[in-house]
Formats: sequence, structure tokens, C-alpha cells
Amino acid sequence: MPELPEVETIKNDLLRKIRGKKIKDVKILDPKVVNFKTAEFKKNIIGASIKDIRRRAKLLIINLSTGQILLIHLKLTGQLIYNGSDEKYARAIFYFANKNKLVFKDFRRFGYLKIIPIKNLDKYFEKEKFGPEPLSKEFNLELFEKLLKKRAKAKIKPLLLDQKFIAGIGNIYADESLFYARISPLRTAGSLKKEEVTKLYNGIRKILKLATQKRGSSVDNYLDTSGKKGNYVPLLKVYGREGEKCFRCKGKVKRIKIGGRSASFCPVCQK
DNA sequence: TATATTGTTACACC
DNA sequence: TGGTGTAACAATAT
Repeated sequence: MPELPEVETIKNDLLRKIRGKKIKDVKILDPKVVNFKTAEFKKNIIGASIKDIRRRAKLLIINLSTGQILLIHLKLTGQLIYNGSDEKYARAIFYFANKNKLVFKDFRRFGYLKIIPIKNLDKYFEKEKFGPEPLSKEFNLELFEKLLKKRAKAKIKPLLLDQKFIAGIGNIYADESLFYARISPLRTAGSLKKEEVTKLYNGIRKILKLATQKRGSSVDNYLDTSGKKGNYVPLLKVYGREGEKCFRCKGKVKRIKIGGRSASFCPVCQK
């Protein structure tokens, strides 16, 4: 599933591949994924060129030359594949010059393409209330400590998944960050000692950076815009390793449910 | 057919 | 009231 490192990788690839390109045509294969009626969506986007692409949380923000914004959320199983095949699970296809195309595939159909006027973008983010970007300068240790204090009673694992707390972390990197810091996912935010907070902070940043460098984790069906898998999976320490040996101690990786979500961790070295 | 998957949200509770 | 936790929802494969 695409989290910060995966969406960041896609954003960087798309910048190289489609920035400056003009959208010649759009095919909507599944009307559910767009926020307008098909004809209106097409009218809004055909002829526009791609001015810029950014990421906020797990959201792709594409500036169009028309002064509109195309927001893309891949949710669990969305893919954006440049010159990909348009067979299975293709939901929308953008056509550029020279027969190049960008195929939006989504096996589970939770992802979306949304066009909004640029003037509504601030309003949109106000509503989302995303927390800080974990790799930004703004997100320093002091801020992390302050935020944890504010949510002292919340369990640390669901808190890391909360996009209003920190933006961009999902199940994979939440589990991996907690393993790095040797903190049990069941702990409350307020129970963390100062040195644990520091370790968790460092873990989050280190892991997200490295995972981005490795072009993400293809644990589910994640693929980059070339249809290639990410390279972080061999570096995963707990996620997807239920029943296997902990790399750090002789414990066994366990998977439990916290707040309806699965959490993988080593009960021996994560306290 | 029941179940598992996760991000998001609606809602109940204290 | 607001923070917290739980359940429901989206769609699909197994």
C-alpha cells in the first residue's frame, strides 16, 4: 500500500515523465473514481498541461495549466503506471502526445481522482487537517514531543497512523518505526520516556528516508510508475514477518489487532 | 459465504 | 466538550 515513501517515489517519477506535457484525452473506465460526471471531468482536464506535482501526506497534488488542481489518492491498491497496459483494473487513462499515457489502476477501487479549483486547495487542506510532514524541517524533536504530550492517552500505534497527528505514515512504517525504537505498539503516547521519544523520532525519519531511497515497499501490489516493485521489503524487520524470528533477539514476531488494525511487533524486545 | 485487507469517517462513550 | 476507541464502509480475492 502506498504510504509516504511510495507516493514520494511516484511523485518524483511523474515529475520526470509528465511535467510540461499536455493532456490530449482522458478515458474514464470507472465513473466512481472521479468527482464529476465523466463528460464534465473530461471537459475540465483535456487540453490542460501538467505544471507541477507535489505530495502532501499520501496525496498527490497536480497543478494544471488551467488553474485547477488534480488530486490523486491511491488508498490501498491504486497504481499510476506510465504507458501501462489498460486491461485489468484500469479505472482511468490520461493520454499525452506521442501516444504516451498514464494509466490509473485500482484493484479495490478506493482511490480517487479529484479536480478542484486552485482557490479551494487551502480550504481542502484546512478540512483535512493533516499533521506535519515527518521529513520536513518543521517536524523537529521538540514538536514531536509536544504533539505526543497533547495526545498522551492515545495508543502510540494508532496515533502514528493518524494523518492528523503526522502525515504520510501507514501500517508498514508505523510498525517498522516502533521496532526501531523498541517500543510496544500498545504503549500510550504519554508513557514514552524522553529517550524513547528521541529514538522513535529518529526511527521515523531514518526509515522513511531510506524507504524513499529504496523506492518504497511492494508488500501488497505497490508498483512505481514504470510498473516496477520497490526495494525496501527485504529491509522490513517486523511488517509481514508474523511467526518469523526477530532479527534483534530470539523472539518471534507477533501480529495483534489494535483498534481494528493489525500491528506486527516483537513482544520480547519491544516493551 | 465469511473473512481479511487499510484509510477514513461516523458515532458512542466517558 | 473533546479526546478516545470502535465499528462501519469502500471492493475484491480467497
